[in-house]
Amino acid sequence: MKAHKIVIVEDHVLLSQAIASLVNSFEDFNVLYTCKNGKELLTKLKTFDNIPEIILMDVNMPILNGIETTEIIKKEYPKINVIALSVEENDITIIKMLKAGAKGYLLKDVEKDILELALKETIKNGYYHTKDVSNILINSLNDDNSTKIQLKKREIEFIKYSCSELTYKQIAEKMFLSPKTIDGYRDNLFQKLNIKNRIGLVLYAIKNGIYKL
Amino acid sequence: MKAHKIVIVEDHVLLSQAIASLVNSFEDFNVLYTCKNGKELLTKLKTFDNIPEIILMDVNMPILNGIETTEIIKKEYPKINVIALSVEENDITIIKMLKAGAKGYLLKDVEKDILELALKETIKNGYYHTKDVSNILINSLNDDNSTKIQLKKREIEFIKYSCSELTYKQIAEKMFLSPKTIDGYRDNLFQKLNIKNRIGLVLYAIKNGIYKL
DNA sequence: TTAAAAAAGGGGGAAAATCCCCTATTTAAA
DNA sequence: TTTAAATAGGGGATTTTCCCCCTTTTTTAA
Repeated sequence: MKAHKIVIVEDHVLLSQAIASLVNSFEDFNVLYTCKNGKELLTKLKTFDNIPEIILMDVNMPILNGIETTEIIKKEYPKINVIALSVEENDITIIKMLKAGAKGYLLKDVEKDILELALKETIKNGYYHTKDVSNILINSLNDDNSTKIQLKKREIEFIKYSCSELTYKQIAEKMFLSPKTIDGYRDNLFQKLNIKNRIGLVLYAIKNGIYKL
Repeated sequence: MKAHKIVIVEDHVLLSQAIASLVNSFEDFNVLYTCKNGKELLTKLKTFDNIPEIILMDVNMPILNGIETTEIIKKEYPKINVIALSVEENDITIIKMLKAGAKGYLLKDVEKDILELALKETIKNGYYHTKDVSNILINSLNDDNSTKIQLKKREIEFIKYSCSELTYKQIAEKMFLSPKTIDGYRDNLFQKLNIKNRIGLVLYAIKNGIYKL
């Protein structure tokens, strides 16, 4: 029986090689190669004829992150199944990843047996979800929180600037707006995100990946 | 030839098992067991007679972190060599870990060959350092930045509260201090840490692990 | 195509944060 | 034991933040 072909995308090389070693130890699975980020993955997919059946993809990566990469993969290689592999327990990130087309989402604190199961199930059924992730999905469909809070481009730009030592006056200058307009953005966001002050905004931005440390 | 005995401490189970798989694939090395945090490690060391030669230790872990755990290990099991394994590139963290007694510090984005080399060198010489870490060490000895910024207990407490939506007045209440004292703490920290406002303080706290998201 | 909603811009005033100056205990170190 | 930090508190001025209210322009949808 021919082993199923896996590719791993993960920015920390040691982890990526360690996961490769683990996957190679499973029966019927074989790691073709590993990549440091989405860009490297796309290059390698174009270069090599050997197309993987499953891509194990980290979510937080430099250059081209898991969500963006998965979207591209789904368009250009719709037959490849992407399984997300992340430490990120943030609901919004998980939902974004699944919307992008991931067929599974594994937290990095699962047992290796779960990884093996996820690989097998994905080959067999085309998808696999742990209970945790299923629950998040169900909750997110009920509360429409995940879809409700839609931030505008200009708001996101403002939030990013807010995660710095700039005063609002300075942010206004950077964005070519009057300080009073900036006041409006802020007040609006405070209400929308249910926060009390700029600290809350910074924490929100970091937790939701708008601002990266 | 008997294989050298390794123990892995890492909060993300899948990564810990993946690294175990990798280490087991090296000649002359064998993973005894893996632990989810420092507390579990200490329990297992007491329970099992089989004492490892090297502990591969993650730095950021819940319950008992890598730095605290390493300090305890150095006291109770001085013969065990600890190698830190982390994504954390923060100078202060690295120095803290080495001060705690780690014999090496590997970033998680090194090649697996480097891990193997680090294990071999540590068995042979009792230590191993990559160039990156050596450079950080040298710089830290020249600039006395790393040692200079010593935060006091009460300051750290204040910083943690600052990473919330509480006003300074509310923080003062929580800490049973006058708002004016809080003013002093803040002004002092701003100067000491070379930051301009509370946002800077929050970012500093997060980057230096004082406040965990 | 027209009404409604969203986005962009702004004003006034109160509250909070920031800055710069200062003093008195208490504790730790030389 | 004396000196130096660390801890706690303060006055007063300035800036920034925050809150509530408003208008104009641009999109979106009926």
